[in-house]
Amino acid sequence: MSHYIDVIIPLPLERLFAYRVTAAEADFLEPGMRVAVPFGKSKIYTGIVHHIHQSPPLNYEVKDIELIVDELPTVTKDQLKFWEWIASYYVCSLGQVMRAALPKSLLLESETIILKNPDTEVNDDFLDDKQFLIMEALLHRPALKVKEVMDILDRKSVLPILKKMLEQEWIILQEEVYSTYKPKTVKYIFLNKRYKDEEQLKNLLDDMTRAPKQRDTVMSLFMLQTGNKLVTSKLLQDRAGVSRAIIKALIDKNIFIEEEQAIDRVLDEKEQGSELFELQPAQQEALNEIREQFAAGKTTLLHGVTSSGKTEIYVRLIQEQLELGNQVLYLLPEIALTTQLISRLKHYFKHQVLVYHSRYNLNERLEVWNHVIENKEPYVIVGARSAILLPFQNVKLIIVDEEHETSFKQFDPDPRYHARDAAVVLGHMKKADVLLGSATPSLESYYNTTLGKYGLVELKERYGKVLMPEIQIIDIKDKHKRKKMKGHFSDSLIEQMQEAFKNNNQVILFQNRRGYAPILECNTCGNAPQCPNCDVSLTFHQYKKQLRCHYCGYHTIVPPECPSCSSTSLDTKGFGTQQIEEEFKELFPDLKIARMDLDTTRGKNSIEKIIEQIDTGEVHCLVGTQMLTKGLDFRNVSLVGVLSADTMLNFPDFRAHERCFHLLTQVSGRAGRTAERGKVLIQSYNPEHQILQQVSTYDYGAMFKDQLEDRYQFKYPPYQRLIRLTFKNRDYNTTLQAGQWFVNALNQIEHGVEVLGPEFPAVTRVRNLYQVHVMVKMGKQHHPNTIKDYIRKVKRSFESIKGFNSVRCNVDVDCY
DNA sequence: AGCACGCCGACT
DNA sequence: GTCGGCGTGCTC
Repeated sequence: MSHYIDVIIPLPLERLFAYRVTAAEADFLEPGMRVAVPFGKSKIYTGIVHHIHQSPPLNYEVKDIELIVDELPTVTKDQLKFWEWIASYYVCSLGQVMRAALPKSLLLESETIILKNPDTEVNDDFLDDKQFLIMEALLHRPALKVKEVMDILDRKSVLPILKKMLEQEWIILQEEVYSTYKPKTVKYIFLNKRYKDEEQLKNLLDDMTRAPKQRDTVMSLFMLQTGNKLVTSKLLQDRAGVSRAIIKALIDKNIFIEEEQAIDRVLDEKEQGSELFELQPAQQEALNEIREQFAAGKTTLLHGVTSSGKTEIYVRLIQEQLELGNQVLYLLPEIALTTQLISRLKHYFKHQVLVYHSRYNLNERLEVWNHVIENKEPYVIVGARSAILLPFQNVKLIIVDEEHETSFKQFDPDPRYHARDAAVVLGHMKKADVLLGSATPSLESYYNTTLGKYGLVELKERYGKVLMPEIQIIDIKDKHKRKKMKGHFSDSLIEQMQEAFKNNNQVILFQNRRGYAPILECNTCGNAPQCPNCDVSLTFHQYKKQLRCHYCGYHTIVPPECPSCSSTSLDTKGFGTQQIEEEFKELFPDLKIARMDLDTTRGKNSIEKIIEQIDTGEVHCLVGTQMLTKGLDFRNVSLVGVLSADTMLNFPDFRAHERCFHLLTQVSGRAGRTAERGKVLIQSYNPEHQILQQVSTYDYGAMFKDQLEDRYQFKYPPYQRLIRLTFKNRDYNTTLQAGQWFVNALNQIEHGVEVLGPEFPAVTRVRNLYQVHVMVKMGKQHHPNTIKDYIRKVKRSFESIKGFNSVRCNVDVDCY
């Protein structure tokens, strides 16, 4: 009886792939273990064992596996079930889920390397020029990668040449499978054991009078090592004020011993957690209600106004679970994962906090993965979207904070999953309580509470009963008429800012950059420089005097004259955070302003630096984009100014109004978080707009009701499900035809399901690819699985049409 | 997604 | 003739 395994390959392929294994291997293997398997002509991939069976495949030759990578499964059985749910719900392959879930360092991939054949004496006379160059390179180096051969020969097709050389047996090829994981090590310095003896040490120090620095260094180490503390070379250098050379000399003299030890980057401190703060009555009540909802088995939405102390409630719930020995997952949007929050959690839970984060490097991610699966201690895993894909063991609580944030939805590579929705499903699978938290819940979640599907707990007052900031809407149409604007600042805003600064308070200015970054425009012909790869105008960046494309990263210097009419009169239109920064400097030349947007927060610790500048009062004003809205906690900010609410309102998207409400409410929440009541000024050309009115009166209920009516009217979520298909191709017509073909094919879908399009999105061309959208809308009476299966089927036939071979088709379920 | 294979036009 | 372009089909 032969044994086989079906394997998940990390590629966008629908099917599993079967391999032959020996009886012993079949006995050893378990689902979730990694195996290295040959795939295609020459590649080796890491696959995950899906299941083990005995039915021989019928229509093809089965290959043997290359090797078993794991001793124990890397992926749990529950995870495999969860992967299957994601793949099926979001219409993608298991392989793509695998790609998204596994830290890169667990995915071994092979690379062809070229070695000199040791058994052959090569006579140079038989070699042509190219072959000679390769052989010569192999004299200097043990092995070459294919890419390196390309560089040496300065040409792309090298494989035919290598093939010939292989036939001549001059070289051999090898598939090298490499693992990128290396434990990080630290060098510790010890005093040679023989100086443990006091007499010996005294003699040593006496002998060293002619090397005072070395003597000091020995003394320093002696001091540092009290209590068997480990001392790194770096620490010793700092403490003794000496260079590495001194330490090196002492090591050479065998007075110091240097030892390398692997350190765990994730867990360092192992102290006891601190006492928790006492909850305020309102918080305590909310906590009790949450417990009741959980007891009834319900996913629960915690709707707590900004600064109401939701985190403290989370901390209580987390602590409970950790004490029971369970795991907790705490999901946050990427930008809210600040040092501020993490250190707060570490303050309570110390080493039991694991952070999973795209800004963490590969090895740190791997370590978190291993800690979670080994489950030696109860952990709270704090992470962004992809943390939902970790190998949880006994996770019993999942918190999704800022659940309204759209960044929980993965967008570009498949799987296009929504971490909040996936969390609810995972909660069901794992029998874990799920808590969604927000000051401005998404319509979807709030709607679910009205249906009784989710429990609802509300927290209506701020921590310490601080009043909600007073929100005032400023009519800038009127201000313009009365000439009361200085640049983008109204007189009211300037007055309030002066007031705030006079009282030693700080100010936050909010400018949503979206569609508002300045562009360069010719005053003569109105032409604005366009990106050569995308259908968008280039935006002007003061800093570096560049024109940049926000879609593909293309950049160029500012042209001295208009490229279309050669006029030299070029002007910037629109405004972004940079321009606000400039105008501020003119209005308040004595004060310091900091800017927080994608451009200033690229570096690893740049956000932290900006936060610190605010905390220390070094900076008086902070201007920024949406980034500002996420969980930043500044004590001293009394005023928030929104320079223009209009672009947000006018955004052509069915969620625009909802998002505008979220954004304005959240940014308002940054004002007056301590005793004094904060103030918010929102400038707009449409001061009467209902959303602005609802923001200014904190009327979530009215917003919810209005928006829900619109959604019903126009057949949008939460009443209808949306699936968006995107087609991309280099050719305009092919793209459009592909979309049309798909719409026609989908027309035989169930009665009552709408298929809309093909339609060009606002930006038609990105990175030289045209794109069209096709939207599928279905009511709650339709079974989504049937519809998705149908879409899958149509997609398969679409992909086998020759003319559309180069058209990429993406499916986005519950698109945003 | 890769990647080989194959057919075709453009050059040393 | 050879190189490199791209269209096509396959991966257990």
